[in-house]
Amino acid sequence: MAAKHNSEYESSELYRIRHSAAHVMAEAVLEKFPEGKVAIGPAIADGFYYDFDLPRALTPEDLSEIEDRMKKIIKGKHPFTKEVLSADEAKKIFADQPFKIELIEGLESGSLDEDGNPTDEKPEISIYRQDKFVDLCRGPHVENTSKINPNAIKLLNVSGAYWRGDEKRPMLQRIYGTAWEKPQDLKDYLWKLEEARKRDHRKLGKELDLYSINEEVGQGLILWHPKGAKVRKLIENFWSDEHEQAGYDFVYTPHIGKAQLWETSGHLGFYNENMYAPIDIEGIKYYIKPMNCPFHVYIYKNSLRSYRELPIRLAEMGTVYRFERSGVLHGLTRVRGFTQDDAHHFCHPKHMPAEIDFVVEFSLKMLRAFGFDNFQAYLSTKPEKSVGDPERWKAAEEALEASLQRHNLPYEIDKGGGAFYGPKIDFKVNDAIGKDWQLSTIQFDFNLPERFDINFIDENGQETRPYMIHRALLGSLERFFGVLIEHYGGAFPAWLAPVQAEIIPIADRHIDYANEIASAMRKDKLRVHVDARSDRMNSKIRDAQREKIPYMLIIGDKEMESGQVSLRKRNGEDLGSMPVAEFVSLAKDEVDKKI
RNA sequence: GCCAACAUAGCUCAGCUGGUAGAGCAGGCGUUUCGUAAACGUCAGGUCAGGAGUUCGAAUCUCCUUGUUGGCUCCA
Repeated sequence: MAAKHNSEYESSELYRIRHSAAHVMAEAVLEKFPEGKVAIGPAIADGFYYDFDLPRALTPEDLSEIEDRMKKIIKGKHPFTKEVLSADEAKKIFADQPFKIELIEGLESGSLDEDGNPTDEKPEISIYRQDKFVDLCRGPHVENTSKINPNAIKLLNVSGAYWRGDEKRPMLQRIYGTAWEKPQDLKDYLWKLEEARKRDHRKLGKELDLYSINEEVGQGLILWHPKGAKVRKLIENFWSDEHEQAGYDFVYTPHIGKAQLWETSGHLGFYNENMYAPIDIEGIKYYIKPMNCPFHVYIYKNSLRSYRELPIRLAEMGTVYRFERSGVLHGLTRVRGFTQDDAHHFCHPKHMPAEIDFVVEFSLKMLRAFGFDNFQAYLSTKPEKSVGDPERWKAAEEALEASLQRHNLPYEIDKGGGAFYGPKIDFKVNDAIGKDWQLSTIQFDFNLPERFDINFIDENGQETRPYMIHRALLGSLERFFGVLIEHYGGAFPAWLAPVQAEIIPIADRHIDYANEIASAMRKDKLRVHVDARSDRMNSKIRDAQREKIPYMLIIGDKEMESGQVSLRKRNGEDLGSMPVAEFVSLAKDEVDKKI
C-alpha cells in the first residue's frame, strides 16, 4: 500500500506526543539494555513503535518494566532539544549504533530518506536530545517530556520486524505502544480495541457456528458450516441476480489447466511464487488455477467475434488456490483456497472508458448493498515484474484514473501495486480492528489479449484486438464474508440472516401451533426455526439473542387463541402481539429493504 | 517463511515450584410446562495438539513436528 502521508496528523500535537513517547521508550530500553542497538521509531496511527536489536527476546514483564521507566523519565520534565550537524559529526555521536550510521549514510548521499525511500534532495541531518538519550531525528517533538501524560501511554506488544522491512536483513524487536493526550482517551482507545475483539470474525465465526478451519484438512482452507453456507448462498443469489440484470453471462471453468496455458498467460513467469507445484497427469503437467482469466479467454476465443457482440462480460464464482506463506494466513480474510466473484470484460478499445465507468459504478452499487459506505479507492500502477510496454501502462493508468475522477472518488496511488498484466483500481474497506482489506479490484489488461491473440471483427471488417478488464467486486467470498461478519458484528440484517425468526413456544402445548405458523412462514420464503426444547421461554430467548436472530416470535396461550405472534426483536424491543400476516409483511418489508 | 507467545472436554477456562486431570456452559436422560436474556436433578465427555527425551514418576522440564495468535514481509 502507498505510504500514507496525512499532513494534518503529522503536524498535530498528538503526533508530536507519540513521536516523543517513542524516544522516551528508546531511552528506557537503553537504560535496561545499555548494549542495545536502536533502529527507527516513528509515530503511527493510534500510537508509535521503536525497533531494537537486543541481546535477548523481550517478555511481557520487560514491557511493564520499560513502561515504568518511561513514566520516571517523563516526570523528569526533560526538554527535547534539536541540533543540526554534519554527517561526520553525526557519525561520531552514533559510532556504536550501526543502524543509525546506515541511516546517516543514506541521508548523506541524498539517495534515501529516513524511511528508506528514494529521494532527490539532500535532507539536513539533525538530532534530538532528551535526558540521557540522543536520536537521529527530523522531529518535531514536544518541548519537554512532561508534555507526555504518563497515564495516557501504554506499551501494547512486542513483535519481530525486519530492518528496513527487508526479509534478508536482521530481524529486530519492535515494541508497539499507544499514547494519547488524556488518560480518558487511552481508556477509550483500549475499550475500542476490546470492542473490536468482540467483533472479530474468527471469534464470531465459532460462536455463531459459521465456519471452521481444521488442522487435518489444512491451513487456510475453509469449511463452511450450514449457517455460514446459508449466508454465502444468499450473497451468491443476490450477486447472480444483479449480474444477470447488468448484462453478464455466467460460465463455469475447471480447477486445473495445462502448464502450457499458464506459460502462455504469463502466470508461470510472473505469478509462479503464488502457484502450487504441478500435478502430473499421464506425463503432462497441470497446475491448480490461481486465477480464472485464461479459461475465460478461451471461452471468448472459441468463436469468431464481431464488434456487434461487444462488450462480452463473462462472470464466474471461480475457486482458485494460491500459495500464501503460513505466517500470513488469517481467519477468512487471508486463505489459500478461495472463490472469487470474478468476471472478464472484452470490449472495443473505443468503449474502454465507458466500460471502466460501468464496472466502477456496478462495484460501488454492490458494496453499498451490503452496507459498506466507508471504503477507500486506490489506483495501483506498474510493478517491477510486469509485462507490456510502459507506454501502454501509462495510457491504461490514465484511463483508470480518469474514471475515478469522473466519479468524484477520492483515491490514493499505490505505486507499483498493479498486477503483472495491468494497472488496477481497488476498493478497500475497514474491518472491525481498523485493518483495511482489499475487496473490489478492477484490473486493466492489455496483455492476455495479446498473448492469447484474441480478436474481433470491427466495423471495417478488420481483425482488431479487444481490451480486457478483470474484476472481482466482492473480492473473494471468504474475505468478503469475514469482513461482513465484522461489519455487522455477527448480527446480519434480516435479508442475510441464516435464521430470520426463532419461534418460541412457551409450553409444549404451543408447539403444534408454532410448527403450523412456521410452515406457513416458510411458504412465504422466511427462514424460521421452532425452538421445541423443554426449556423455559427466558432461556430460549437468551439463546436466540446470542445467535443474533433478528426476530423472536413468542407463542403462548394468548397468541394461540387469537392466531397471533408476539414479536421481540434482537435489540430487545418488544413489539407485542400481532397477526401472523402482519409479522410476515413486516419481515418481508425489512428483507426487501435489506435493513 | 521470519521473530515471539500460546495449544488442557464441543466451547470458555482452573490445574503453584513434576506425584498420572477439574469447573461452568453445551450434550444425553429424567422431572418441570413456565410470558420477554440462564428451571432442577442426574449421567456421560480428555492418549492434557502429535512425537521423542530427562525422571522412580511429565499436563507441568528439554527438543522436534503440527497448528493458532500478535507483528514483519507478501496479498483477493
